[in-house]
Amino acid sequence: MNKESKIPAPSIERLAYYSRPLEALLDSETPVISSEKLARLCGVNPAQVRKDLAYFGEFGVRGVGYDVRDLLVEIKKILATDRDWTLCIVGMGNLGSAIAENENFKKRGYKFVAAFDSDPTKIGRTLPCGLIIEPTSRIRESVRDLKIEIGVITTRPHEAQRFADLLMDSGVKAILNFAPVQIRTLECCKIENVDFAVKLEHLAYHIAKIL
Amino acid sequence: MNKESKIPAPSIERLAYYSRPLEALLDSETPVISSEKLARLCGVNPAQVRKDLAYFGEFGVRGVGYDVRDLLVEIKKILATDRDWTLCIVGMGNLGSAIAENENFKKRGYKFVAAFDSDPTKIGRTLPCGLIIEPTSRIRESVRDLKIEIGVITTRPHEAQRFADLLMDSGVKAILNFAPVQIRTLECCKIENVDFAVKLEHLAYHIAKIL
DNA sequence: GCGATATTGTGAAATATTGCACATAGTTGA
DNA sequence: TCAACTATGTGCAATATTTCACAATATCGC
Ligand SMILES: NC(=O)c1ccc[n+]([C@@H]2O[C@H](COP(=O)([O-])OP(=O)(O)OC[C@H]3O[C@@H](n4cnc5c(N)ncnc54)[C@H](O)[C@@H]3O)[C@@H](O)[C@H]2O)c1
Ligand SMILES: NC(=O)c1ccc[n+]([C@@H]2O[C@H](COP(=O)([O-])OP(=O)(O)OC[C@H]3O[C@@H](n4cnc5c(N)ncnc54)[C@H](O)[C@@H]3O)[C@@H](O)[C@H]2O)c1
Repeated sequence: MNKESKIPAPSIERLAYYSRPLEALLDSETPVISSEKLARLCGVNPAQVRKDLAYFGEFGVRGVGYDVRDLLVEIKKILATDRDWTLCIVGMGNLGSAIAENENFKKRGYKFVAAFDSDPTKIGRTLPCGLIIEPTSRIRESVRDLKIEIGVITTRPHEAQRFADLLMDSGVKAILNFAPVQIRTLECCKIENVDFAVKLEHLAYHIAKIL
Repeated sequence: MNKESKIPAPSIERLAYYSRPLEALLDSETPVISSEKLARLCGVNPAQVRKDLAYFGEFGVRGVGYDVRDLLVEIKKILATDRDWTLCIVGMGNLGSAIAENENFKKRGYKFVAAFDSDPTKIGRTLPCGLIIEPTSRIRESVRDLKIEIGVITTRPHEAQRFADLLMDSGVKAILNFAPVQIRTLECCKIENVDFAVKLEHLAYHIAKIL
């Protein structure tokens, strides 16, 4: 469609990876970095770094490199992480709680403003981060009232689709799903899946070959 | 190099995805499935399913489809998940504990046999799954004695490299890293990273475009 | 001011991955 | 036995992504 829609998805993901060492460099007051050094820090090819950035503008200075602070600001602008996002989490088991408690998300502007579970014994409990676990029946009005934009699903797999449907219908724009099932989504909602077991299986495949 | 090394990494990951609905189909006693139906369940192209499988053999029957049970067995053989794997986990914070407790991993043959932390107040504590948290100084001998093959890192980011080095040096064959840092590895050790925040940033990028 | 040096931005080549389209082969029913 | 049907396996074309290689442009020392 438009120009931006032709940007490779892997490039977008790499931008996020680039921002990690940049934050460290900013802390250590390194003013400038070359694509070569940044590439080495991220384990990619230097031309890749330049090309990824070039999709969005000319952020470097030829013969010099990239200003660390400026580049980080630009990347955050591109990824839309220069603003806060409002999230909720459905399924307050071990994983859901770990995510809700995680400081890194808060630091990066991901604000969890509601937590839901269908287990009656969990409802009403206060998490260390201050959130109170609500019944899943309150998802619809919470999403509306708190203007929740992203939903995180950490329920049992068999409930995942149901809550995804409910979240989408309530108006969330995106879902991050940790349940190991394929979620059917509507056009208006972007979904990303995280499945640790797939990564483990990938590792198993490779090391079994060697043995 | 050899034939297998030319198999695309995405194909390997998809095999793991295919196994999820296959397990459900096996439970519901569906004897046979076509590449078209399996593809729809996984949200991919049917030709992709056939091609991915064809890298490893001819598992289907023309005009019929794939026998669900046989296919699942074959995929598990390929991914080397038809056997048990011995794992340890370093960093028993919220995320580390959630992973150690997770039933799915155990069910799939990933056995956590040791848990380590450097926080003295955590050492000696018994987890619900029965593991006792040990000091990180015991990593080397535990990996050797328990023949641990895969290490999972869920420490603070700044400690991740140190423990990765220690795990590799102790003889683990693979590392699954959850700390948001680039880990430098040796040739003999395969690494996979899981970074939830990257996924969130990807979502943020897409939904910010729409708004 | 100018040559030597560094490093970006980018077109074009190389490589990797996906999807099409159809020959191939098994099944079913007459 | 054979025709009609179904769905796999696969060569090849299409697409996507990565990497190369170099012109463009900035800096530095003299
Ligand atoms: N923990 C992990 O490491 C991990 C890794 C990958 C995927 N996942 C997936 O994330 C999801 C949540 O995992 P988790 O580890 O947080 O699971 P968990 O068992 O801690 O809790 C998951 C949910 O199930 C409910 N639940 C758990 N036990 C229950 C019981 N006895 N009765 C009624 N309800 C109960 C909880 O209320 C919670 O909402 C699952 O789909 C899991 O497959 C988890
Ligand atoms: N929890 C998540 O959702 C999540 C998501 C993505 C990545 N991660 C990463 O995984 C790693 C672990 O995350 P977590 O949520 O389990 O972190 P956590 O804060 O629960 O614990 C992490 C580790 O730090 C130690 N620790 C924590 N607080 C401490 C303190 N006050 N004093 C001394 N030691 C302390 C713990 O002993 C533990 O080993 C981090 O690198 C984090 O960035 C976590």
